Amino acid sequence: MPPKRKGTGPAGGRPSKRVASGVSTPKSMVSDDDYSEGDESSEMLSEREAPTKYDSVVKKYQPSTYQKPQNAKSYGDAASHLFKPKRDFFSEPLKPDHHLRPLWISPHNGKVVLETFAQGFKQAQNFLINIGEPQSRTTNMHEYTISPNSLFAAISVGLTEQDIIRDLELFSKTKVPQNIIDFVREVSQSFGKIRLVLKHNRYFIESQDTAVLQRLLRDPVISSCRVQDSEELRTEKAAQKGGLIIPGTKDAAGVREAVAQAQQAQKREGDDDESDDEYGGKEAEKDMTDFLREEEDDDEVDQVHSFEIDGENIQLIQEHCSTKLGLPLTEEYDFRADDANATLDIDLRPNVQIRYYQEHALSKMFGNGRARSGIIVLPCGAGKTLVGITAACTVKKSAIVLCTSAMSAVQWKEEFKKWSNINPEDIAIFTSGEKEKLNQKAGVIICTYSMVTQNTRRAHDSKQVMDFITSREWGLMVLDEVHVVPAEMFRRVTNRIKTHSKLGLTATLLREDDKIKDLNFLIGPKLYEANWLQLSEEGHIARVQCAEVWCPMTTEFYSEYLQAKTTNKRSLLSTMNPRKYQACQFLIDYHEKRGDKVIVFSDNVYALEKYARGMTKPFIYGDTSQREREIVLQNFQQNDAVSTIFLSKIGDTSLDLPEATCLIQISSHYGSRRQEAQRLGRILRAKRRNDEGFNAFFYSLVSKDTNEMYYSSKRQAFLVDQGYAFKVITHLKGMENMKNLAYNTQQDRMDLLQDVLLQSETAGDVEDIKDDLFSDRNVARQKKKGGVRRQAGTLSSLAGGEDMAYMEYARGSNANKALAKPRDAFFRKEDRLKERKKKAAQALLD
DNA sequence: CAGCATGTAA
DNA sequence: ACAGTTACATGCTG
Repeated sequence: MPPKRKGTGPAGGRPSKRVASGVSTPKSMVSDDDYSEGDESSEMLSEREAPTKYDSVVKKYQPSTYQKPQNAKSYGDAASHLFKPKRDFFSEPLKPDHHLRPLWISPHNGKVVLETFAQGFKQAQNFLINIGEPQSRTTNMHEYTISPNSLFAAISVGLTEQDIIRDLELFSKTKVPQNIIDFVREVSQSFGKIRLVLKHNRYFIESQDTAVLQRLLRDPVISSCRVQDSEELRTEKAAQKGGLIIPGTKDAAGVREAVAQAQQAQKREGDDDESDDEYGGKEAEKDMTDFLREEEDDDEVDQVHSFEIDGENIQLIQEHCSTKLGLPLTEEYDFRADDANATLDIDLRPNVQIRYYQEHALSKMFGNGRARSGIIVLPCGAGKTLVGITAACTVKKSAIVLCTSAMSAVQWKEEFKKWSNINPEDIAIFTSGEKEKLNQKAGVIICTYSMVTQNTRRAHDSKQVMDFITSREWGLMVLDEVHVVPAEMFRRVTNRIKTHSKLGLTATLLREDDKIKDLNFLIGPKLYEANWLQLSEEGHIARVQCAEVWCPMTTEFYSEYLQAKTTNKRSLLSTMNPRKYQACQFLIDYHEKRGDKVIVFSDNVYALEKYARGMTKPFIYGDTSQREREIVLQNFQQNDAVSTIFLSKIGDTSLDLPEATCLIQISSHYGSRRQEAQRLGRILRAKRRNDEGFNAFFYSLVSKDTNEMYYSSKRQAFLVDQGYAFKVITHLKGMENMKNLAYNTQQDRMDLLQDVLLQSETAGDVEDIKDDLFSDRNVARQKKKGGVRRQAGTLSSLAGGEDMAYMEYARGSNANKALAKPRDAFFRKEDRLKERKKKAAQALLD
């Protein structure tokens, strides 16, 4: 039996650490969902949705004999029910050779636990990645959930119902429960029935089964989206399938020349050329590839039927089919048979070899010779861009790449030029800053989400480019940082751009809201998710030591903390905790001496400035201009004198700093798991990662007995599930001996406290009186929005306010004299603000 | 081109 | 669950 564990500590207390050392425990093998209070942290593309037909299917997991203790709530604390006698979930006898089989399958909730030390682990893991959602992958135990969506993904990748049941039986230590088998049956039979097909700029729902289509046409939502004057059902010959080789693999390198002619003749024989030594004797991968190939000819039907639907309502239809009807629309693009769209001359450069997991991921996408829409999850620094580019090189049709910022658009273009032989004229950037034209029949265009989703106020030239984008058909759409797509605005892209296939890429398929599941119908199933731990063991990403440093609050700060009314003031006090400052100072000093390059993250801009100025280090935040950012970043990378930089949350995403090897977090956004993971991602591509014994460091500084403790544990959930172990450090050895430790006297700490309180007031209530003059723009904006413009206070209160604010800024500009080279730039903002305020005050007096 | 206003994400 | 904060992209204006 796996060891028992429960995620909640004593009532009202902080949830206990999931993993305190390298030893891991599965998250909920013994606890049914009903038991685990607030433990939905690892729920990704899961089954929890609005009630649907599928709930009844999922419900079958819960046998009627199993009941939650009726008095679960009446124990009075969160833990004691765990010690009540419980039903043994594994009453089923073990198979005689169970020690050869690595899997525990719970009959109650679709959860599966995999022993990493057992024989056959690798094969079982590859199988589970296909059919389940990884929930937690720690050193000794991996836990997966089998849900309708995960099964859809498995089937879309080519597994059959029989494969799944056969292999579950093969790996399981006990006989596979009948309800699990029934569940797999039921789900697989409804998947893949209907497909969404784009032809000549028109959308069709296609199926081999006319009965299913008739059923859809009777559905009010679907029928209202049908193009009315089109023929009811069209019938045509089904397309042929065949083998395919993904560029960048060894096979491809060997046979690239021959491919063009061979492709036609090559059907199944072609597949046999596949050399297995690519995988270094990993039989598991071979099994996997076999799975993918099996589905070829069996149920080949000659005819397909379809009806046309309105392209404007694609999203509505996809959502309806997937969540209401339980018949997800799959998208597969038979790009080699498409001669309506021009072929793009693009290939990977001859010497480019993609890594095995990239190939693995792509083989899921192109497993049956067509391009399936779906999502690939790879950690930061593991080469997501190259996966996207290789996909484009495989499809060889016009492609559109969407990314979140103009900066990453430029990076994508660079990568395209670096990895592929694309003609520079065939690739264009479309952002607010740059509007390159694409004249060729086929090409690659890279743009930002907002450029595509904005409807109002569009400059003339960008309207032109938009028309170009919307009017044509795209072979492939690559969605970078695909976890942003469910956002209200960004999800429009799938409606607006007509594309045959979509590939979503992300490192963190996580949102703190529950919209992440929408990606199932917006983009497609998750095709592949890499194992972070495995990649770092193999040296593809850096090994990281994670630690949470507990800093006690000083008495002054803690008593203020307890009195503070707003969460804002509280969080400010806990990030400004002098002991935390000292810990930060000590860690920076320690790591600089080791020769590390350190990044310090703070969400709070005030704290960012205060820390950075106090330690005379450069910092970057939102208002730092582009040029200044470049100067700082360049110095950080090349100048040995600049070993530490401070970043606000601009550094969370898409900042490429391969020099950085140590990361310290002093303030963060509540319990955002995505932020935590992405920050960690900043050091995963460390240049030195393959040095002997190299380790990157990730510290989270947490003020003891504050909200930070709680948030910190939430934030870590994702990384813990990826197998990272957070060490708790309560005492930094040698800190008390450090010279020049700041805030070592009572007086200094009181001064700091005063400063913090002043700050929290200027940012808080006092603001109300003088908001017209001194507020930041959002407060002003909100006031305007509500139509309530507040009367300015008396002149004296104004003057007082102004003086206070002025003092702040004046102090800032004095302090900056001590700073090194690129400093001046940092403080320009204050000057601007000062000017603005003066002007505003003047205007008011007039 | 800088600066501003607006909309949006997380 | 909610509001608040920070950052970004974009188009308009002088």
